[in-house]
Amino acid sequence: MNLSQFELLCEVARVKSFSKAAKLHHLSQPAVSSQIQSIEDFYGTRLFERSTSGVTLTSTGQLVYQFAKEILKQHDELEKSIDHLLNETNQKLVIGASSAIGNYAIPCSIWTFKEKYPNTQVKLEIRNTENILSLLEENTIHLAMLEDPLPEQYYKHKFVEKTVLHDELVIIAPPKPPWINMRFITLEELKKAPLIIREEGSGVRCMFENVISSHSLSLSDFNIETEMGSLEAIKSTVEAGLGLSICSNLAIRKEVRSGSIHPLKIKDIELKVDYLLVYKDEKQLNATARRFVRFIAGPGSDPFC
Amino acid sequence: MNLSQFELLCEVARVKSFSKAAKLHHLSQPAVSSQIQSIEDFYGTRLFERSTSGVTLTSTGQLVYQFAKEILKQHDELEKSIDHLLNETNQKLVIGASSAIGNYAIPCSIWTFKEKYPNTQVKLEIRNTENILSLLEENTIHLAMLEDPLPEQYYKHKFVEKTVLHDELVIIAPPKPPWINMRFITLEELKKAPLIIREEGSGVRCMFENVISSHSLSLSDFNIETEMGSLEAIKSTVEAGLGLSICSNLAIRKEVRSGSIHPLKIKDIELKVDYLLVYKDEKQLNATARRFVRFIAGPGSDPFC
DNA sequence: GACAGGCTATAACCTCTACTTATACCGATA
DNA sequence: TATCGGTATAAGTAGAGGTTATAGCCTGTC
Repeated sequence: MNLSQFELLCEVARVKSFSKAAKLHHLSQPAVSSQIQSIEDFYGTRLFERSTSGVTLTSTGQLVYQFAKEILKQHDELEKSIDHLLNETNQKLVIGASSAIGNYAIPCSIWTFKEKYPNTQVKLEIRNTENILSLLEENTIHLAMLEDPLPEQYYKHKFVEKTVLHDELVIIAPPKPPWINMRFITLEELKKAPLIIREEGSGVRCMFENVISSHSLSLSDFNIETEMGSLEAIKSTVEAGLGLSICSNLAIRKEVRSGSIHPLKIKDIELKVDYLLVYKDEKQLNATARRFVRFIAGPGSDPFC
Repeated sequence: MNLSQFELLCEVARVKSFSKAAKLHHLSQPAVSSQIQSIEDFYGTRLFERSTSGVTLTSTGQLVYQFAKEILKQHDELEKSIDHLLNETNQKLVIGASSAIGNYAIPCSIWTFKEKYPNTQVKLEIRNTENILSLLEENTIHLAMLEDPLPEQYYKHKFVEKTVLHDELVIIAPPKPPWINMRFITLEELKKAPLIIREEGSGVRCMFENVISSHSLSLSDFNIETEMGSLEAIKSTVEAGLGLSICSNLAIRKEVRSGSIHPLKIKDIELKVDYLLVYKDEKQLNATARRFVRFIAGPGSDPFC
């Protein structure tokens, strides 16, 4: 038996459904089914009555549920106590991140992390990819979150990389004709449209250059209106209707919901981005950094929602 | 984190050594090293100071140790509480076993099992392999422990088989010349020696027949002194110096220690036996039977020592 | 000081667990 | 009866956790 099984069991007991619990834990429904089954095998007895409208605890199930909650609570206390034992150096964590993830994904997960480990002090540095990597190199930051892949010249450093998030780049446009009626834009159309891009050294710019170069194009084939050093500035410019740009889905969730920016996919081109957690060496990490790695990249965690 | 990791941590803390804890848990030393490491990664901090003379808890380690003990205690209580909730049918378990394992291995493990689940009623039927399988077929027993492989005609029943124990058959001889000076016996020597064998239907007899038939021999090529229906009877006969016999290592541990029986290996022949836990269908097992399956065949268990 | 023997760490390999997706199945409701 | 919301099962895959073999490190002994 492991603690995450207890967590799952509690979740299932709470929402009375395997599939709902599956969603909440970012698992597939069969995974939950089989986890619960293996818990039942472990105790040798059925813990949930299944029906087509969900599941309910049996009397033994209720017993296990009570104890599970209790055990999890105790383990939480343990983690908090460890927190208090750690010295100051161990409680400081500096994370570097590139624009999209640093502004739009990390803050929420830092929030959740600090809820769990209230004694830690987390500092966040937002720079472009190259800058972040130098900071990592000179040990100014402990961890970095960047777009996959890293620029070639950094491979020699043998950083540890862990994929933590899948995302997609999209073209962002003002929410008016002709864009508002389209869901896709062709590369030809994009070449003619006024384009705003990030400064050199930006991860997103680099990705975009890679993609177009695989279609034998370079930035000079496009109608580059401006280069800008800030994502917020770009978004404002696009919102004002002055051009199109390209950025991560993550960064525009709010604007898309409110309707102030219209996202477009490029026809027949996939612009998947994976975000990486990057660090120099597991062994050099302090306690809080290790915890953060587990928190972000550990199995079953998905703190970016 | 899972409970067995807590158990391991407690054991290590208690004996102050990875290798000793490894032995106690029937693991290899590297397995313990890596388990402890992954616990340390989980909490993000070192829990043991390593030295060449063993390991000691760090202050964080002591904290975790205290909580681990507490959590394990609580889980024990949970198991006991479940025990009390089970109805009578669920608390009864009838195990059938063939001679060697039934007499010499199972009793000890039943003892340990009942210590953990005091409310259960375990009954043990000792018969030869064929009899046990009929009992299993007609649902008189819940579980069977038998030699691998089962007689061919039983394959059609699609019993569930789990290997639980590796053992070896040996030739047993009286502790006197010429045997006492030998560690190996050739097949030729064995063919000439007075041999006592089990009755038809015995698993050991069947195994022996299989082995010699792969050397193009049958029982009629041997000098069969007697057939006997009981292992104890055979052992007494061998002790009395009236012949050799063949039986499982398990069954003669006591006699070998006390020197009243001398074991011999057959030269160039491996007589490994695997013992199986056999049952009809996971789903038909009651709670106690399932627990016993986990207890005997679950990962990390080795209740036969 | 060199060496043997206790201990832990690391590497290479293998097996089995726990995911995934796709699909079957089952009962309630329209 | 068909559909929808739920769980179970199957087949395939990646990773955790085990194994053995071996290295490296300290201590006690000669």
